[in-house]
Amino acid sequence: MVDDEPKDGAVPVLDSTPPLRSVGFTISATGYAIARTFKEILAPLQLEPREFSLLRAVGAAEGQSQQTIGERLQIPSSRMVAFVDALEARGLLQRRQNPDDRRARALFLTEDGHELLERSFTAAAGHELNLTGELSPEERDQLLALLEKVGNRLGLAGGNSGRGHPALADE
Amino acid sequence: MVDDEPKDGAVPVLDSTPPLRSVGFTISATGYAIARTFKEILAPLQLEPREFSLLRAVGAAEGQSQQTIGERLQIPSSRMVAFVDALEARGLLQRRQNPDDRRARALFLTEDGHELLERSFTAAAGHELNLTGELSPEERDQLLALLEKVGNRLGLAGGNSGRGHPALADE
DNA sequence: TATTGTTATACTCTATAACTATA
DNA sequence: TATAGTTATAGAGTATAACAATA
Repeated sequence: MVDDEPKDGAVPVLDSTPPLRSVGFTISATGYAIARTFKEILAPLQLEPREFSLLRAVGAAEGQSQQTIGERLQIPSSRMVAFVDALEARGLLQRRQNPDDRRARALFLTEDGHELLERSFTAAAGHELNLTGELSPEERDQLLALLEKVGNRLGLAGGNSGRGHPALADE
Repeated sequence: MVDDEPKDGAVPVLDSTPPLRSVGFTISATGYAIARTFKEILAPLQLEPREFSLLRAVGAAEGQSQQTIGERLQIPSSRMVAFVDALEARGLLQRRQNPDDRRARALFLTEDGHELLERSFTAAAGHELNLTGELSPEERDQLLALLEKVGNRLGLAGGNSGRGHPALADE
C-alpha cells in the first residue's frame, strides 16, 4: 500500500524509495468509496448491495436451487437462509418446490422483485454514468485495460464472470 | 455497479444500454482484492491492516494524543482504546503522560514498533511492486490520473492526504 | 461545565455444528 | 450414507452511553 503523502522526518523508512502515490492504495480507497456510494444509492430502494447481488443472481437464472446460487456467490448455506428469508418476507422472491428433488428450493423473483431489480439496475447505471463523467470513451477503455493488468497480478478473472463482488465471500 | 457479463434473456433490463464492463464494479472488485492481498502480506508480521495504519499514524508524528490520532483516522475514541491496548500489550507502542494535560495520553512507538513498521513498509512496497508489475511507468501514471478523475466524482481528495484508508472509518 | 480516555452494555453479524427431511 | 436446507449456539466486532479524572 504505502501512502501517497510521505510524512516529514518521523518515518524515514520508505519515503524516498517508493512512488509518491501508490497504485494499490488508490485503487483500494477509490473502490471503497465507490462501494459506499453505491450503498447509499440503493438505500432509498431499501436494498443492501449484497441483497442486490442476490436478486440479480436469482433473476439471471430463475429456478435454480438456493445452494447453487449460494455457491456461485460464495455465500455459505446457513447465511443464505437469512438472506432469502428477508427477501421472501418482503415479497421480492419466492422459494418453490422442485418436483425432482423435494429437498431443494427453487428460487424465483416475484413481480415486485423483477420491478425492484430493474429499478436497481437503473440506479446502478446512473452511478456508473456519474463515476465516468470525466472520462472520454477512450479513457474509460484505457482505465479498464490498466485495471485488468493489475487484476492479472491478483488472480482476478478478466471479466469476473458469473461471480459477484468478491466482498460477498468475505473471509 | 452493473455487472460486466450480461446474462442471457433472463434479465433484459440493462443488457443493451450500459457498457459491457462497469468501471465502478471493476475498481471496487480490484480494490477489494488488493486489500485482501495486503492483509495476507501483513499476516506474517502479525499485523492487521488497521493496526498498520495506526502504527503508521503514530510513527508519522509521535507524541500526539490518542484522540488526535483517532480523529485523523476517523476512529471513535472507544475503539481506539482496544486498538492501542493491543499494540501496547505487544510492546509496539507506548502511552506516556502529557505533562501539559494529564488527561491526555501521548503515543510513541517503541523500538520494536519502529522496526515492525519498517518491515511493514517494505512488505507494502513489495506488494505495490507486484501489483504494478505489468505496467510501464507511463501506464502507472495514466492509471493514477484516470483514477483521480473517478475519485473527483466521489469527493475524494486528490492525495487522500493525512487520512488513512476510508475503510477504517466504516459507517 | 467541558474534555480525555475508559468501561459496560447491548446489538449485529458470522461461523460452526447439530438437526430434519429427503435422496 | 449423503445431501439441501434449517436452526441453535457461541463468538467477534461495534456503537452507545455512562463513568472517572482532569481541565
